[in-house]
Amino acid sequence: MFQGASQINLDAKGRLAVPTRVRDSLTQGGTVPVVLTAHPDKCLLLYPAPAWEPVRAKVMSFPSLDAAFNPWKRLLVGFAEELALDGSGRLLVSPELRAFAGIDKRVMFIGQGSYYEIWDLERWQQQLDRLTAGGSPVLPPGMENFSL
Amino acid sequence: MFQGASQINLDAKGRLAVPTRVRDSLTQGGTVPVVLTAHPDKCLLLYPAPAWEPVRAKVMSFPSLDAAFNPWKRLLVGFAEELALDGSGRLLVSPELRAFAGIDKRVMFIGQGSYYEIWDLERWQQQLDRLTAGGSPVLPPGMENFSL
DNA sequence: TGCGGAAGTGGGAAAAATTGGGAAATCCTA
DNA sequence: TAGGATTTCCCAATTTTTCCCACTTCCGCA
Repeated sequence: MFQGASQINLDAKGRLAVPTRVRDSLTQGGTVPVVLTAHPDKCLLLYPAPAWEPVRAKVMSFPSLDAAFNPWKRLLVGFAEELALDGSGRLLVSPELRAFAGIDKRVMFIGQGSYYEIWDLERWQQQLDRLTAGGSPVLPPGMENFSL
Repeated sequence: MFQGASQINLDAKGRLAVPTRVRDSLTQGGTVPVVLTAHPDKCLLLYPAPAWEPVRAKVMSFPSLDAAFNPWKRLLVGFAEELALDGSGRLLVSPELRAFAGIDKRVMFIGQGSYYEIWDLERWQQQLDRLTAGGSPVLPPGMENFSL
């Protein structure tokens, strides 16, 4: 169960130094590869490879001649790449994924249960502002009765 | 199982340098030819030849007196060409397929499970914007309860 | 407060991959 | 049949990628 936020940096070669605590929780000691893919909100998703499999299988099972599903497949499967961390625990993020998420240097790492989200820092703050600005945020249907 | 996105270029002779990782996954070490054909979304599809066969057979089995099938047949079978990669792992894309997909120079390679999609870069980004623009993307029926 | 260890950061060298060009072979036309 | 043009194949240089090593910084502990 992943949670917590960390602000980290990409180096000049596009390498992302995954914080040690996150690293251990993701790879179970370096034995498991990870999968990085794209999310419609313009952030990246990071899964342990075994946890990604069922998601991919589900996406691939959508009927491929139904045009409404294709964009989702193209996003989720089309951007997915299986990666291994280098000797220093860094993740080499491809130029395509960096461009998609608008990531250049400063990045936010957000635990989200079964995966981590990776945001460009600026975009992350904008997204936060949208929720925290305005007196009371709009609750989506089904959340009206939710209490903290 | 193909996945991942790569941005590559056509050279002046219309040759497409297939990225090494993609190449290996497609041709299993250069022994297998590939099939390139057209998709209604104005992109190209790239199959390992053995994987294309059952698809072609299925398309050809559509009743030819049903007018609704004919456009599909014309597109999928009519544009299909079996190709081999040259010594440097490049694919010579015919002028017809290039014209169909609006490909001139910059191209996106998208893994989609059993095949790759090849997009003109601009068209790819437009298609992507349609999903990522606007606050929340519309979920097609059957996908409402999908969670990542 | 100093020491030891671990983690993060940067750089460099070797290997691999992409790109471009050129020569040979083939096809088409006159 | 000869010339020209096009295609195909192959080679080589540059660029990119990958892997590894070393330095610095931060933190914990004594």
